[in-house]
Order: sequence, then C-alpha cells, then structure tokens
Amino acid sequence: MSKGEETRQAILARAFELATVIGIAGVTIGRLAEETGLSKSGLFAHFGSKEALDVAIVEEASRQFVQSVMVPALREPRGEPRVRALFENWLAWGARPGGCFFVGASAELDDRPGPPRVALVRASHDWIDELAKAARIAVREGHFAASLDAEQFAFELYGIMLSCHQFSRFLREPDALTRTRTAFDRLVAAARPASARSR
Amino acid sequence: MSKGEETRQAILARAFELATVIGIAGVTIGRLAEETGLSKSGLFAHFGSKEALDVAIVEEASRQFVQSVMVPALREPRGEPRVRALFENWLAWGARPGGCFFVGASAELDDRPGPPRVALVRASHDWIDELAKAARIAVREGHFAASLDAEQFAFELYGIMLSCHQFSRFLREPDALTRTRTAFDRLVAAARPASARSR
DNA sequence: TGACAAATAGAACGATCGTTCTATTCTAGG
DNA sequence: CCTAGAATAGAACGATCGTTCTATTTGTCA
Repeated sequence: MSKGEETRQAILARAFELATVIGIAGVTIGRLAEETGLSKSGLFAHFGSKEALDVAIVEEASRQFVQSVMVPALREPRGEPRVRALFENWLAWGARPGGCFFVGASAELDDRPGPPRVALVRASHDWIDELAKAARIAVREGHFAASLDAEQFAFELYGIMLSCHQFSRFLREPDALTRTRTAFDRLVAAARPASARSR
Repeated sequence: MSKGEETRQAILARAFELATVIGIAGVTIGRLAEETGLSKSGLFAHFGSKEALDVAIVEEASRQFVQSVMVPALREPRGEPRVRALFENWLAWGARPGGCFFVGASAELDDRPGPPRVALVRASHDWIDELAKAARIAVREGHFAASLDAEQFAFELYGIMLSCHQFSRFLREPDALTRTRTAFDRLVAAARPASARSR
C-alpha cells in the first residue's frame, strides 16, 4: 500500500468514527484535517470534493459492517442460528459510540439526493437482502415455516433493530435491549413451523 | 394575538415544514428569513438564538402532532379501534412531504445534548406512552389479552412505524405500506386473547 | 543517488453561518 | 391623534464552510 493509500485509509477510519457520532455533515474537512494532523488542502486532495468524501465514508462503513456483522455470521450454521447471529452481531455493531452508522446516515441523507445517498441505499438494501436470504435458508432447513414471507420477516426484523436504536440511543431507555430481544424471540417464534411453535 | 405573536406563528409554521424536509440544522436563520419575507435580524429577534428556534420548532411539531394524530384518535371507541386509529393517523402524518418530523429529528439530535433534544425526547416519550396507554385500555376492554405487556407492545409498534418510514422514504420501496399494515395486523392479532386469535 | 511524481502545506477566495449593533418603521393604548 | 414601545430592517462582525491556487516537502524507482 502506497503512502497515499495508507493516509487515505487512516483518514477514512477516523472519518467513519466521527460520522457515526456527529453525522456525515458534521465531518467537516477542517475538523477531519485537525483530527488526523493534516492540513485542510492536504486532506482535501485525497478526495477532490466533500461529496466524494461522503461517498468514501459510506463505503468505509459498508466495508466494516460486512467485516464485523455479516462475515462472522456466515460462519454460523445455516438456518435459525445464522439469523440469530446476524441479529446479535448487529446489536454489537449498534452498541459502539454513536450507535449504528446507517441509522443515522439514512435519516441524514433521505432527502438529499446524490451519490452518497445512492451508496447508502445500496448498502441498506444489501443488508436487508441478507436478512431475507438468511430467513429463506431457515425455511429450507425446516427451522422456519414454509409459508413464511422472508421479505416480510426482514422488514419486521429491521423495525425491531430501528426501535432498539431509538429506545437505547435516543430515549436512553435502560431496558431497551431486553425489549429488543423479547421482540426478536417473538418474531422468530412466529416464524417457526406450527409443529415447533413451543413458546 | 398581537402582531408579534402572529408573525412568530407564521415563522414557526414554515420552519416546521422546512425542518421536516431538510432537517432542523438545515433550517437556517437566513433561509427561513428569506422564505418568510423577513430580514435575518428581524426574524432572529423573535427567538434570540438558533437553539431557542430549534426548541420552538420541536414544540410546534409536537403541537401539530397532538392535533392531527392524537386528538382525532381519542374520539374513536376505546380499545382496539383506538389503537388502530392512532396507527392510521400516524401513517397519514408520515405521508407528508419529508416524512415524520420526529424520526428525522431524533436521528439528528440523538448525539447533540441540549434543550432541543430534551424537548424532542419529551415529545417522543409522550407518544410512546400514549401507544402503551391505548394498549392497556384495549386490555381492559377485553380486546387484548390480559397477559399483554403494553410497553412491549408500544416498543414493537414503534418499530413497525420506523421500518415503514425507512422503507418508504429512504429505500423508496413501493410496497412499504402493505408490509407495514401486514406487520401491524400481525402485532394486533398476537395481542388478542387466545380465544379471539382468529387470523 | 538523482530525478520525477506523489503527497502535503499554506494562504487566500467567496459564501454562509449565528449574532450584535443601531436605526427605522409600525402598532396599540391613553 | 400622539407617543411609547414593539417590531423589523440593514449593515457589519468573526468563524467556518468547501474549494482553488501555488509552493514545498516527501517518497519511489531507474
């Protein structure tokens, strides 16, 4: 990795952390330069525009998300265990300072068209598709009922995650995590075949 | 209402619309002055600081929310019909340009302490309490099971709303509304007494 | 090691931010 | 109708935004 790429990567690592906490718009060229010990223009040269920096931040976030949430889950057994791993890994991801990058960024970009939004939509879609896919596999494994609508399952699971984020980060509700796990267990239980619906 | 209050109210009405679409931070003194036909300083004098304006925007949003979502629902019969009315009124509220003010504002303020955040947390809490209260009444009316955890119900309902917002506004998923209603129906069905759990 | 390119710094730009000042216009009550 | 005070305008402030320019330093490779 050349010197330039190395610096760029270091910038993005810090930019992603910052964006998670104070939002993408809060990651200012000046502030980021200060935090990385570079000059404004020196940092700027790595990206060419604020918009390109925003896109790079989203891509860095996606990279880290895949690395720390998706990949480890794919090592779990197919079916319900993998669904549960995706869920648990997401909880851990959302427990970092600033919460889940994507939740914050979505709200920030949802009425701001342009390349950063496109990149973020793609990442969100990938995540939801992954959830639905995991549910479909669980159906195939016999863990979930054949009649399950996997997309609907992903929709509702996503809602539980959003509610978790809202209750813990914004409302600072102490039992947010308990409520979240309860909701998840209810969702999974309802997804199981009638014969296995114990709880 | 004096001239000053009249102007202030007109400013806030526009400020709230704007904040819903471009976020609270996007509602700049200059921009708001331009849109209302006032000078920057003339407008500024009504609030004294940007932070005070932010608080006023949140309060205006709360006022309108109560007026157009809560109040009409309280005219519906107690129990499940009222729960459904709260839900449907919220859907209509979230269908305005910019979506639901509170969803956007929460993400914006969740890591920015201060009076605006406090005002927003209070409003969100009121809303969630209202949902839980409606669920408790439904239990008392016999529409929902006596074993229902009303707070958990509110938590999950809130999640469905958040997911709806995300899928329709951000992901532009065409069938977001259908998924939302399906999720709601599932939630309500699970809340009913075992004897009435038809669907 | 020398040379060329890549990487970074520094200064300056116009624009816009929130805010403060003073001056002017308007409105309402005696 | 007159006047005191409320309401608004206008100009200016320092700060910071993204961006552009020209130097200067640094790394890389023949």
